[in-house]
Amino acid sequence: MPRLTPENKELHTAEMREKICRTFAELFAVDGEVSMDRLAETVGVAKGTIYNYFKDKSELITAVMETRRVIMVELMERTIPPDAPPEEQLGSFIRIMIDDFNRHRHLRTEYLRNNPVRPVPGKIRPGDILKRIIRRGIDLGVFRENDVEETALFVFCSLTGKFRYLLLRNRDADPETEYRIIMHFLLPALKK
Amino acid sequence: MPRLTPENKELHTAEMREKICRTFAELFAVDGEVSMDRLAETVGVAKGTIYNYFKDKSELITAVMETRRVIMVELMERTIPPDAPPEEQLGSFIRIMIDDFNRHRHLRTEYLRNNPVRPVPGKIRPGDILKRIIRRGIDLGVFRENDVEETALFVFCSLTGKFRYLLLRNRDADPETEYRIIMHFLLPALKK
Amino acid sequence: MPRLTPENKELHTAEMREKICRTFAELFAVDGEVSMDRLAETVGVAKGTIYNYFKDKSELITAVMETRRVIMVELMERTIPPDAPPEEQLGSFIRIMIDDFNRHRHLRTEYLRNNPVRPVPGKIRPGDILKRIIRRGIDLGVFRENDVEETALFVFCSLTGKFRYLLLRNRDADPETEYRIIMHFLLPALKK
Amino acid sequence: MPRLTPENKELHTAEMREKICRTFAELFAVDGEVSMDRLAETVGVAKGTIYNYFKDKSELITAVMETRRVIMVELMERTIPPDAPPEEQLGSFIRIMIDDFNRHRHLRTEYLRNNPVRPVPGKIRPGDILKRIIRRGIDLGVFRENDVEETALFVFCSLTGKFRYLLLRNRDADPETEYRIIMHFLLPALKK
DNA sequence: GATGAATGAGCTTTCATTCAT
DNA sequence: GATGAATGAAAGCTCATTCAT
Repeated sequence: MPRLTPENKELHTAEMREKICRTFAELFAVDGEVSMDRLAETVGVAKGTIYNYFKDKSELITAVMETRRVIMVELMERTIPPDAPPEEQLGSFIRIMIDDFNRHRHLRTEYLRNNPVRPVPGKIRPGDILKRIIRRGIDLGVFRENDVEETALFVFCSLTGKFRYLLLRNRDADPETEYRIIMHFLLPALKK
Repeated sequence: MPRLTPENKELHTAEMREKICRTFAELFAVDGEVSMDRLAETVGVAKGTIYNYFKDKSELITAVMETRRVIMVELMERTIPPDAPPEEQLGSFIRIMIDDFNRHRHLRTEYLRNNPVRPVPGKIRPGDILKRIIRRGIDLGVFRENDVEETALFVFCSLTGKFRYLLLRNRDADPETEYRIIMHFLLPALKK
Repeated sequence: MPRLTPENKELHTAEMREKICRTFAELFAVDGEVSMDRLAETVGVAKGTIYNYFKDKSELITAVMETRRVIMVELMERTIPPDAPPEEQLGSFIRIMIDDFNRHRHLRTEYLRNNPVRPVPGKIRPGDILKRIIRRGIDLGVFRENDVEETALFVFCSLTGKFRYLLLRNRDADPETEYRIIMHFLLPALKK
Repeated sequence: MPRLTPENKELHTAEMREKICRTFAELFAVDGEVSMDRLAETVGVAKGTIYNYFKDKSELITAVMETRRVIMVELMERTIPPDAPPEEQLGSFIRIMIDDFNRHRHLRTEYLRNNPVRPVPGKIRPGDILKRIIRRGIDLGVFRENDVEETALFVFCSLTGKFRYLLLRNRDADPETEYRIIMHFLLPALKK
C-alpha cells in the first residue's frame, strides 16, 4: 500500500467505499442477495477489508442506498427543466425512476427488508422532488386539487408496484413502453 | 394411522397439504419468515413429514400462494355482484385485496423473493377477475377504451406498490382510508 | 439412527448431552478453551448436532458445571462421614476439592469468565456442605465462634486461590502434599 | 521525529514501552479486555508501532505485569515500615494488594490465562517481600515455625482466591472489610 | 407414511498480525 | 521508526435437507 497523504487517504477511502458499494449493488442486481464472502471475492479484497470500510452489513446496505439517493436526486435536479409543464416534469421523473430500476433491480427490496425506513432529515429525496412537481402542478391549475402527500404516494407506489412486478418476472422495464403506459394512466389520475 | 383406501389416501394427502399450507400462511402472516422446524412443530408433525408432501420449501411456498389464490378467487366470485356497476365491482375487488394484505403481510414478499412467477395455465387468478371487471367496464362504456391487460396491470401494481409501502413501514392498511384514496386516483385513470 | 421409543429417546438425549459435556470438560481440562468446531470433531458429530442438544455455548458450559456440581455434592454426601469430627470432615471436603481440581483444571475459570454466578435456589452446592461442616464445628465447640458465611468463604477462596496458582504453573496438585499444607494453615485459622 | 542519539533512542524506547504498558493497564482495568486497535488509538500511535516495541500481544501483557510488579514492590518498600511488628507489616502488605486489585481487576486474570508464569530471576516480586515479612515474623518468634515458601504461598493464594471471587461477582473489594476479615483468619494461621 | 437426529454448507463478524511504503 | 490498509483464520450460530429406522 502506498503511503497516503491525508488528502490521498480520504480519496482512497472514498474510492474504496464506492467500489465496494458499486460491486455490492451490481451483485445484488443479479442475485437479490449477496454474502460478505462473495462480495469480498468479487471486489478482490479479503473479507476483513470490507469491515474496515463498513462496520457491518447493514451499514453497507444503507450506504449503497444513500449513494443511489444522491445520484438520483442530482440527476433529477440536473435534468428536469424547472420551467417545463408539470406533466413533462413528471415524465422526466418517471423516466429516471425507470432507468434506476433497470440498473438496481433487487437492491431496494433487500434494503427495505432489513432496514426500517427513516427519512434522513435535511436531505432531499426523490420523493421530495416528486412532491414539488405535484405541488407546482396544482398551483398552476394543471393538476386537480389534491393532498400533495397522498398524490405523491400514489404515483410512487404505482411505480414501485410496477417495478416489483417486473422484478418478480425477472424482466427489465422497457423504458419507452413503461413510460407510455404509466403516463397514460397517471395523467388522468392527476390532471384536472 | 388407519389403513387408507386409495381415495382416502388422496383425500388424506390433500388434507395434509392444505393443513401444512394453512399453518405456514398463518405463521408467515405474523413473523414474515418461518423455519421448517417451527412449521413442523406448529403443524404437529415431524420435520421429515413435511418433506413427504412438498419436495422442498420453495414448492411449499408455491402451494401456499396457490391456496390463497383459490380462496381469493372464490371470495371474489361469491361477493362481487355480477350485475353491479363496474366501479362498484372494482371497489369490491380492491377491498378484498386490502383485507388479504392485512391478513398476510409478509407472505407475498417472501414468495416473490425466491420464486419466479409462472402463471398457471387454466386457473383463474384474481387478476383475471380484475380483467373481467375492466373489460365489462369498457364494454358498458363506463371505462375509457384501453388495453385490458395493461389497465389491469396498472391497477394491480398500484395496489401492490401501496402494500409494499405499508409493509416496509410495518403498518396495516386502514381499509376505509386506503379504499378511499385508491379509488380517488384510480377511477379518473379508468373512467371515461 | 434407530427409531427410539420415548424412554429410549430420553436416554439417548441424556447420554448424548453427557457425552458432549464430558468431552467438553476433557478438552477444557487440557487447553483452557474449546471451540465448537473442535468439540464437535472430538465428539465425532457435526457442529449442528451440538446445537441440537444445547442452545448455545453458554448453556453447554452451564450444563457442564451443573454436572460437576451434582457429582461433587453426591460424592461429598456419600463419603464425608456425618458423625466424624469437624476437622476430619473438613479434610474430606478438601480432598474432594483437590481431586476435582486435578480432573478439571481450566473449566471453572472459563465458566466464571463468561457466566454471572447465580446460585441456583434449592440446589445444594459444595459450598453449602462446607458451611454445614463449619457450623457443626462451631456448635460442637471445636471451631472458634465465627460468621459461618465468612469462614466458608475464606476456606473456599484459599482453596481456589491455590488451584489457580497451580493452574497457572500448569501443575497438578499432589493430593497428599496439598492436603497437608492446607490443613496445616486452615485448622489454626478455624479451631479454638 | 527528531534524530535520536543512541542514549536518547534507548530512553525513547523505554518511554514508549512504558507509555504503551500504562495505557494498556488502564484500559484493561476498565474493560477486562483490550484489542490492539483500541490500544493503539488510545496511545495515539499506529497499530504497527506497537509491534515495533513488543513482538506480540503476549509479550506486551508480560511487560505490563512486570511494570506493575515494579510499582508494587516500590510501594511496598516505601510504605511498609521495616521495624514495625510483623503482623503490622503483613497488614500493610495486604492493604496494598487489595488496593492493587481494585485498580486492576481484570488484568491478572487475562495475564494468567494466556501466559505461563515464569518467575524472572533476580527481580524482587511482591511475593519476596511477603516472604521477608514472614521470615522476620518467625525469627522474632511472633509467627510459628513454618516453611517460609509454603506460608507465603498460603497467604498469597488466600488473597488471590478472594480477588478472583470478587472479580467473578463483579465486585470491588471494600478495603476495610476485606482487610479485617483476612487478618482475622490469617493471623491465627500464622501466629504462635 | 412418519420420524427426528444428524448434517454441513453457509452466514456475519472479530482481531492479532503483517508488510509495502 | 512509523504507518495503517490489508489480511484471513477462526469464532459462534442457523437451518433446509437427508435418511435409517
